[in-house]
Parts: sequence; C-alpha cells; structure tokens
Amino acid sequence: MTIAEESIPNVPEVVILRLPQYIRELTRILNEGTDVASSQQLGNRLQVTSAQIRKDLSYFGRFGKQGRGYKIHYLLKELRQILRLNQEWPTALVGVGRLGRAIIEYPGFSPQGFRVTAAFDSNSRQVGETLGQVTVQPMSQMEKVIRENGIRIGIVAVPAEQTQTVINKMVDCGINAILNYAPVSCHVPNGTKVRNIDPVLALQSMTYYLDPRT
Amino acid sequence: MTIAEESIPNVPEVVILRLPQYIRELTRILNEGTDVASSQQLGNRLQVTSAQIRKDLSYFGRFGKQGRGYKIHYLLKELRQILRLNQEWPTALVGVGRLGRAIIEYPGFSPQGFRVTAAFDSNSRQVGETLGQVTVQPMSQMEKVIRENGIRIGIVAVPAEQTQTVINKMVDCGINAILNYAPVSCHVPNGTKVRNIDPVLALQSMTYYLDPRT
DNA sequence: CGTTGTGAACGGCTTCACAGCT
DNA sequence: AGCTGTGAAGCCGTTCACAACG
Repeated sequence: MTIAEESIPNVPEVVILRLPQYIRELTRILNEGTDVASSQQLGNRLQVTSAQIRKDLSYFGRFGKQGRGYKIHYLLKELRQILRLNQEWPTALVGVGRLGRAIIEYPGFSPQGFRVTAAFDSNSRQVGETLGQVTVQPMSQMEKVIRENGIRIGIVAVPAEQTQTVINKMVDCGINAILNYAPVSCHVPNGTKVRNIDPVLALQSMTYYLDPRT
Repeated sequence: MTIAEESIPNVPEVVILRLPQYIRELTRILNEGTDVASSQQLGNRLQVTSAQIRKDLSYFGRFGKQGRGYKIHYLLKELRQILRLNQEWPTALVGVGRLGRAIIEYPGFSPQGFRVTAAFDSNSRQVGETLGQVTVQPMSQMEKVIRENGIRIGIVAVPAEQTQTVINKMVDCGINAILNYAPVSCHVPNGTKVRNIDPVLALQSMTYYLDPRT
C-alpha cells in the first residue's frame, strides 16, 4: 500500500518477459551456493548483456550495490514481488483431452505457485472424472466456480474451433490472463493478456535457418 | 537452384517468427472457402497491421496483386517454400518421461510435416519400449541414428540438469534446430537455433498485469 | 578497483504515406 | 476505387559510456 509502485513507468513488455528468466537463473545460482551475483555473471548465463539486465532492473528500483553486485536473495524477493509471485495463483483449465490431462498432471506448475484448481470440459463423458486433485466439471459451472474461487488465470486446451468461444467465456467470468495451448490466434479485450504455447510454430520458424543439405 | 534466393537480405528474426502464423491463418481462411485475401483482412484476424504484413512479405518478393490482394493458395505455396515446409522433417526426441511421451503422442506435429522419427533415453528402463511408432533407443545409438537418418531437428524433454549436456550432444550429431521443453536457458553455438517451450515463464510474465483485487 | 545506475547515442523494427498497378 | 509494394519517417528498445559509490 505504501510501496511507491505508482512511480513505475510503462515498462516495455519485453522487460516483463525477461524478468521470469532472471528469477529462474538467479534461483539456480543461489542453489549452487553463491549468494551475490553481478549483472555480468547473470548475463553470461542467460546470453544477455549486463547493460540490459541493469537497465531492466532500473525500471523498478535500485537493487544492487556498486562494486559488489546483487544480493541474490534480496533481488529474488523484489522480483517476485514485482511479478506478484509471492502468492498462490489458482487457475482454471478448460479442455481435459489428451493435452489437458498432461497439463493437469504436469508437476512443474505448483512449485512455482500455479495450481490447476478447477477443470472443465464440454464433453459429458469427461465430466465427473477426477484427474490429479481436481474433478472435471461441466461448462455450466464455470462462471460460478471461477468467481467463487477468485480465479484470475485460465488455461485453454480445447480444439482450435472452440478456442475463441472458450476464451470469450473466460473473459466474461473475469479472467484476464490466459495461457492458450490451441494452435490459433485469438482475440481478447484490452486488459487481458494471452500467451500462446505452440510447438509447431516454434519448429516452423526454425526450418528457415536449416540450409538445404549442410 | 535457379531461384533468386541469394538476393534475400538479412531478414529480421521477428519476421521469420510471424510467417508461420500467416501460414496458419491463411490456411484457415482458405478452408473457409475464400481464395483471395488482402493484407488488411489477414491483419485483422491476426491483430497485426496490414503494413506489417506487406512489409514482411516484401522481404521475399511480390506475391500480391494491386487492387486485389493475395491469392491465398499461391501465397501459401511461396511461404511454405521460404520456410522449407514442403518436406517432411524427421526429428529426434531425447527424454521419454511423462513429457516426452506426451510429445511423441501429440497428434499436431505430423499434419505439419514434423515427425518424431527416433527417441532416446538414458534410463535403461525405458529403452526398448515402443511408443507410438518409435522404439526408445539408448543414448549410445544417438549419433549413428541421427546421422543415418539425416535428422536436423532435436526435441529435448529431459530434466533441467541434463538439458545442456543433451543439447551439446545433439549439436555434435549435426543437429542445428532444437525445441527445448526444459525450464532452463541453454547455450548453443552460432548457426544453431533454439526455441523454448515453457508454460511457467509464460504464466509468470502475465501475473505482473493482474492488479491486486480487481 | 569493480560494479551499479542511467542519460544519451544508436540501431532496427514498425508505421506512414503514396506512387503505381489493376 | 482498391490494394500492393516500398522509401522515408518515427518510435522504441538496446547498447554505450561514464559518473558515482562501496
């Protein structure tokens, strides 16, 4: 409340995209037993220039000591606070087909504070089934459950044709961060963020660089 | 051979990242029964300006007709050629744990010409098992198999600690395009591309925008 | 001395705007 | 008229370079 967050200017989105990487790498460095790091050291490990790291951090404050570097523990605490990672984030998954199941069972989310708290599917055959810790519910329950649990993050793993419809529903339920696994580009109102996970696009953007027969 | 590809200047990587999206959306438009599209129409569907699309395409040639737009079928053919998507790309997967299995069984790759042709794991318990169409082989076979099959693309789904080692091996085998599912940033020599798939980073870069209690 | 924090310079992607073709 | 292709302008993120400081 008293924190001077009001003074943070418009931070470029690329900066926000890099902060989680800083957190991840700093955590790793800390686990290796080092508790201070310079922007140079961090940059080497992430293939980023030291100036970039310092500039990125400078959007939010001063976290280092000249001549020394950054106390990792402290910097991590600050970064987590900036990104609001100091809390548990419940998420709602829609679509529990093959992909959705893999997502529910993916062990990588919860250590980072993201938990699939509710799952929905339009196929009545899946409804009622319990996967991991959650029981699949019908779409008709979505708004109620999302609002009652204060869920702000949605994960979409439905077929391409249904994606935009599902996303619209999520937005109507008050969700404004969406992780989209479907291979479609989707539209959301201002104030809602979408990140797409699409391995096929990733592959297709690499083959360009594979020269024929080398 | 006679194609004037030598005249293509250094294309910004962001452009290459957008081309697959153009392909995907154009394919969808074509399937809806439309066979000509303007940069404006495509841009609306992708949330991209029409100027951006025209500029992107202009790096590679002239594919439209003034006053008309682009013949989708023709443009798609050209784009696929630019990205070398007119061929099947065999890929090698390393790591057949939970995630690796999901990748092998993911039905989205093959329609786009990517096929997991070989799978490897260092755990002898998995070796010999057949998943989908491929039989898991020991790491010792990797170089031989990759070279014999002319595999240029690798997919990594091993635990974080092993990732850099596996990627180094892949590079030694002549692979220079890598899809990395592990939550680590990795180093590769010039001439090798890496794309990372990391849903956790994606989530962590969205919570920043979720203002407390709205 | 080593390293941060940062204004200024730089470079490159995006947008503009219009000539030119259909 | 409608839309492409593109030089030029504009904008925005990155890099530079150095004052400041432990």
